[in-house]
Amino acid sequence: MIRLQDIAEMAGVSRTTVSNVINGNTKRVSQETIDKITAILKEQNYVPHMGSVMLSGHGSRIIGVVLGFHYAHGMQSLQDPFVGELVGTIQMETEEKGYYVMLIGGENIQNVVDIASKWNVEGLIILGYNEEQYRRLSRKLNKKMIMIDTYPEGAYTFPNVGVDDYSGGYQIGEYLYSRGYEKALFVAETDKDTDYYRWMGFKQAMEKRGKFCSRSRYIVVPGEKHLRLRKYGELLPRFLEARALAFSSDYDAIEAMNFFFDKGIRIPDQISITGYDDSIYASMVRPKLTTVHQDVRQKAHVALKCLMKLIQGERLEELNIKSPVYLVKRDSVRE
Amino acid sequence: MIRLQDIAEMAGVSRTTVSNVINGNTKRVSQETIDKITAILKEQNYVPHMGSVMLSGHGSRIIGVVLGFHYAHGMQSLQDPFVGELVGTIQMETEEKGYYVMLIGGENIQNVVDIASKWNVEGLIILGYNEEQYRRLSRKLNKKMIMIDTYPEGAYTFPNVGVDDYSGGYQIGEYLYSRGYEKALFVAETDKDTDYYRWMGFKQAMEKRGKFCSRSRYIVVPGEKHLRLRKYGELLPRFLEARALAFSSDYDAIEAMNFFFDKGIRIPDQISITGYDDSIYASMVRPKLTTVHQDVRQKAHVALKCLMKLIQGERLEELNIKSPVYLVKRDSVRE
DNA sequence: CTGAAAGCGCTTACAG
DNA sequence: CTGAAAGCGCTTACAG
Repeated sequence: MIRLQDIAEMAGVSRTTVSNVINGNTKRVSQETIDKITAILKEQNYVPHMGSVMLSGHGSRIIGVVLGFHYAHGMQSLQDPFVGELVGTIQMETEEKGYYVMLIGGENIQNVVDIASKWNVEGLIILGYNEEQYRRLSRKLNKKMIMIDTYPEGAYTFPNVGVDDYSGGYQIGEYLYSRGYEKALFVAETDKDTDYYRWMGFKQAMEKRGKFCSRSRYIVVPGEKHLRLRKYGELLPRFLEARALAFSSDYDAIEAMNFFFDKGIRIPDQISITGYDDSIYASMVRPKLTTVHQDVRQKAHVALKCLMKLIQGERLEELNIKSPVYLVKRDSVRE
Repeated sequence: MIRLQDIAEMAGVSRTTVSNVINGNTKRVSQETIDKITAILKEQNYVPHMGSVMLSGHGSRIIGVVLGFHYAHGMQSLQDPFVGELVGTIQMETEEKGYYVMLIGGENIQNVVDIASKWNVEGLIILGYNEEQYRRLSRKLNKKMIMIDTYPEGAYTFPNVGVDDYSGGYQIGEYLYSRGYEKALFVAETDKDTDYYRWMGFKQAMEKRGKFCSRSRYIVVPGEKHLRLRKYGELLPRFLEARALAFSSDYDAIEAMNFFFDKGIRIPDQISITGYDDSIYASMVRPKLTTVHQDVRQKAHVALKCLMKLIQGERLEELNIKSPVYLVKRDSVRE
C-alpha cells in the first residue's frame, strides 16, 4: 500500500505538507503545492491508513450500530425488514458523510463496551434496548449515543428517536370510531412502552365524544405464538362481539387475520382488523391491511443527524424526537 | 482509556511482557507473571486500542460485508429479510471469532476498494454482485473475498456460496409433475443466473419420464411491477390452461396469488402456485405458499468459514459451495 | 509557505 | 524469563 511518505517523495515535499493538504489545512500552503499534491493523490489513488489516523489524534469516524436482541416473533433482529431498512439507510448516509459503520451485537453489554472502546467508536446508534439496558451501558461507556424506539419509565433522560406511538394509536382509534366501531378492542403483547402509548392514543380517541374507554378493552396476549393462538381461541366470542380489533403490530394483525381465515371468519365483514407499522407485507396480504405507516428512512436520517450533532459537540434541543406517522386505509376495515 | 503502559506499571513489568501475555506468547513468561498480569488485565478491563494493533503488524480483524445494490422489487438490499438474516448471522458469528464486521456500500466499486484499504480489512463477504462487478473489484483490490449467490457465465473462477438452484427447481418440477401438472409453467423475471438454473432443474424433472419440456414454458416477465401485472393479465388464459405456475421467487409468487385473488380466481383450485426461498411471509399468506426452503444461517456460517480459511492462508477444496435446499409443501398446490 | 521531530499505543526481533 | 528500542503511518505543535 502506498503511504503518505511515498506521496511526499513524489511531490518533493515533506509529509507535513502532504498531510496538511489532505486535511484541508490549506491556508498555509501555496496553491501551486496544493495542486501538485492533489494531482498526485488522485493519480495514485492514495487512501490513508485508518490505524495511523486513529492513533494520531483524529477520531475513528466509526459509527457503531448496536443490534439489541429483539427476538420478537422468534426472529433475529435484522430479519425484521424494519430493522434492515433502518440499518441499510444508516449505512448509506453514514458513508456519504465519510464515516463508517460497524455492526455490534448488543446482547452482551460488556461486548458493546469492549468493541466501542477498542475501535474508539465516535458514536453509537442503538436498536432494541430498553431503558435499563441503556443505563447499564452508559454507566460503563462514555460515548455519544442515540437510542431508537426506547421508552423510559418516566421522563426522557437520553436522546431517543421514536415513533409517534400516541398519535398513531389515536388515528386508529378515531378512524374505527368514525366507522361505528365504538367497542373496538386493542390487542398487544405487552402493556408497556410502545404498546402502552399506542393504547393511550387509541383510548383517548375513543373517549373524544365523552364516552369512556375502559382498561378492559386493552387485551394483552402471550408473546409465544402457540399460546397466543390459543388465547385467540378463548377470546373469539368477545372478538366477534367487539367487531373490530386494533393490533399493536402488523405481524400480530396478519397472524390474527390468518387465524380468523382458518376459522372461516370473514374479514372485514365479520370483524375489522388494523395493524401498526405498515411493514412491506401489510399490503401483500388479503385483505390488505389498514395500518399506521412510519417513514423508516426518515427515522434513520434523523437518528444519524442527531448523533452527528452530538459528535460535533452540539446539544440536542429535544431528547425525544418523534418520527411522524399516518394512517393507511386499506381493506381490512369495513367502510 | 487505559493503556498497555499503565498495565505494565501496575504489574511492575515491561510493556513487552504484558503484550506477550495478551497475545499468548506465553511460553517465555513465568507462570507467576502470567497470573499477575492476567488478573490486572481482567480487573482493569483492559482493551487494546485497535489503531495501534493495526499499525504494528497485526491484522485489523475486520470483515467487510459488502451490500451490493439489489434494488429488486424496489427495496433496499437489507430490507429483504433474507439479506437481513444473512448479515445478522454473519455479524454474530464474526464476533464470536473475535472479528468485527464493517458494513460497506457496494454500489460504487471504488468505494469498496477505498474502505477496504483504509481499514486494512482482512476479508470481504459480498452480497448481490454479479460476475462482472466481482471482476472489476478484484482487479483493483487484492483481498480475500467470498461471494454470495453470484453466478458466473462459465466455470467458477471465484469462491461462491450459493443456493442449490438446480436441485430446488428439480424438486418443484418433480412435485408438480407427480400431482399431474405436466404442463406447468415456470415464471421468472430474468432468463439467467439463479432463475436459469432453477428452470433447468424444473425442466429436467419434467422430462424425467421421457417427455419434452419446451423452452416456451419458461415465461420471463418484466422487472417492473406495473408491467409485470399487465403481463399477467395478457397471459391469463395461458396460465389457466397450464393450471400450475412455478415462480422463481416467493415475492413474485405472492404477488401473483394476490393478482389471481383480485380477479376472483381461486388458488389452488383453479391454479396451483409455487415460490422459491421460503421467506418468512410464505407461510403468512393464505393459502400458505408451497416453496423451496434454504437454510440462511447455514449459508452465512459456511460463507464465514470459507473466508476464515482463506484468511488463514488455506485453499478451498471447491469454489462453488452449494447450500442445500428442500421443498416445503403447503397449501398453494392442489394435492 | 515548508519541514524536522515528537508522539499516538501497540508488537516484535533482539540482547541479555 | 524479561526488557530496551525500533518501527508501524499518520498528525500537529513548533521553528524557521
